[in-house]
Amino acid sequence: MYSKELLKGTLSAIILNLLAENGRMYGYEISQRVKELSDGKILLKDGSLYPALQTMTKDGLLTYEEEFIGKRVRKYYLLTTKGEEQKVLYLAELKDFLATLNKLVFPQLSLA
Amino acid sequence: MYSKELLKGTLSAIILNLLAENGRMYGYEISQRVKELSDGKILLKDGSLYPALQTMTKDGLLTYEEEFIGKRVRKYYLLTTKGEEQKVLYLAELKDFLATLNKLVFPQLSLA
DNA sequence: ATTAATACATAGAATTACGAGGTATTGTTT
DNA sequence: AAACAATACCTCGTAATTCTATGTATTAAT
Repeated sequence: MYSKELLKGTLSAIILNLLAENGRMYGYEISQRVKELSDGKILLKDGSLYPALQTMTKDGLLTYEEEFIGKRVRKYYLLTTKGEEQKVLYLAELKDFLATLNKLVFPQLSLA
Repeated sequence: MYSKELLKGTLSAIILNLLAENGRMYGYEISQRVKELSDGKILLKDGSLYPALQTMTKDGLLTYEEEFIGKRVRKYYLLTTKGEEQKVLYLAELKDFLATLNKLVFPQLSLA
């Protein structure tokens, strides 16, 4: 598990990207998928994920559809048009930032 | 300039790495070097840099030597032994994190 | 002489993930 | 049947960290 500060500014990008690739997902599914894809190195906590989903929904980046699984209500989140646009911007910025950081801190690794 | 949250958790690593490569540097020099190496994309603000240098000094990662340039006092910072050890740890963690993030968000780019 | 650049510093604001706590259902094990 | 683990959602206050704004002072350039 990484120092939590490292994750700052990347959580939204991760969520936007996952939803863009998978169509729609519910909170718990997102956290499990991140855990799986990161080999257990990024563990999104409830206290981070659900507030983030709500904030992004409030900002118009996401919507959700409620479905009943047995007696349980499950919220499937999906990107809005605005969310798709933001995703492109966020990922571009993140990509550029990672490249810059690589250059700054690991110059010997930079592969063109 | 990136969304400021992205930098979180990376500032110490950047400072440790610069000092490791350049021996000793003073605050303003560090900010200029980061600006230069990042093509103006990462602009460390006074309000970020000086407190960070002080905190790292308090934590025993850095020491400094004061020199008089004319009437001005200039503080040259350098790594302590502990700072060098931390640098190795930080950079390893950062490198791993960047690799994980790349895999998560830019799977199509992952090169091995 | 005025301005820009150099060089340091601090206090409070803003952001954002986390910890701790809570509720409830479903599946598994003893 | 009971107990536990896993699933699934939520909220509130805290912690950590960078930034904004502000300040001081010297030196170089026009």
